[in-house]
Amino acid sequence: MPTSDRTAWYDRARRALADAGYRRGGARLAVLALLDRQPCALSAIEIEEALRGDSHERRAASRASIYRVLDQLQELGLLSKLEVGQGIVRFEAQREGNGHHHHLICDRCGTLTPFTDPELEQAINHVSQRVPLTVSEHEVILHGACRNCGP
Amino acid sequence: MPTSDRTAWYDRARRALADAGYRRGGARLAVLALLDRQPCALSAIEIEEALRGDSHERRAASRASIYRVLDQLQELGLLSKLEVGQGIVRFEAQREGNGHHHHLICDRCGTLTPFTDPELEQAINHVSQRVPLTVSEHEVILHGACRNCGP
DNA sequence: GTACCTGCAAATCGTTTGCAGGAAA
DNA sequence: TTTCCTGCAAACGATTTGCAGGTAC
Repeated sequence: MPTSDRTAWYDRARRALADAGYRRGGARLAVLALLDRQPCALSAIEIEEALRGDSHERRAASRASIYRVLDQLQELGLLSKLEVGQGIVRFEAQREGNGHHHHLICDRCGTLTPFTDPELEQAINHVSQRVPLTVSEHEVILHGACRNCGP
Repeated sequence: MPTSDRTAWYDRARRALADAGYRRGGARLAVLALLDRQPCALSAIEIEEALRGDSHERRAASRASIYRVLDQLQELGLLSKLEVGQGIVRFEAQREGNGHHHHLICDRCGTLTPFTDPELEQAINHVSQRVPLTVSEHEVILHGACRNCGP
């Protein structure tokens, strides 16, 4: 992967991993770089397939390593976990500022689409302050039928 | 279960099932009545345990039947599916009007707590109209640490 | 009597874990 | 050289499915 493709998230993640005492194993960096290039959430298995088939990466990673790396990244607050559809868990880079978004899901074909909305964010910030929980993250999912699947 | 415990949801569900051509098997009615009495979402396994131990119900139901019934109810739009934590899927009665709520989840102990917020609902209604999806349902989850699990 | 409903047990599939060899520090 | 990282394969747990018998209609 060319240096120019790396984002602030990638750099932040590498630093956070180093600070946490992790070494730079091949599987870990491959997962990191792949997630850095994704516009929306991927499941562990989608990551495995992408690493196996994607020319961007030098190497694939075993399923077990992928799950381990995802765990570590989530522990460090670098990933958002998204559960939607068929009990499959998806992950995406949790970027500061303008990467933040929510999700539309088509209940017929399962397509996942990101969207953003300032009014919604504001409402969530308000309610987060009056709730009996120290809110660290939030998630909004709109279910429905997409354009292709009809009304 | 005494008649007085039944809600509008229970009656609506029975009617919808009948209209859809389903017969009234024991497992189906047991699941229906149990869900009708719940304040928040349950997983299939929690339903199985509740049916086995709960004196309200005359009979238990096999795991397979529970999954089948949950599928049917969801198909008819009578249940909301909620996925949060450990890949376990939870279901709750989708009530009209004042049963609608969202969820707080403590990422440490896994506790699920319902909450409501008018401003949030309004923001969701707005964004639902400008999005490339015919929205049928929505879901908001706030993650964080609850009072018991510290700041 | 027919078609649906149910329970059981086996199969599936995503995820986790134990272990042994290889790599980073 | 020590400790961490990785891959493999087995284990695990939630969900699904095939089948045979029972039940609603």
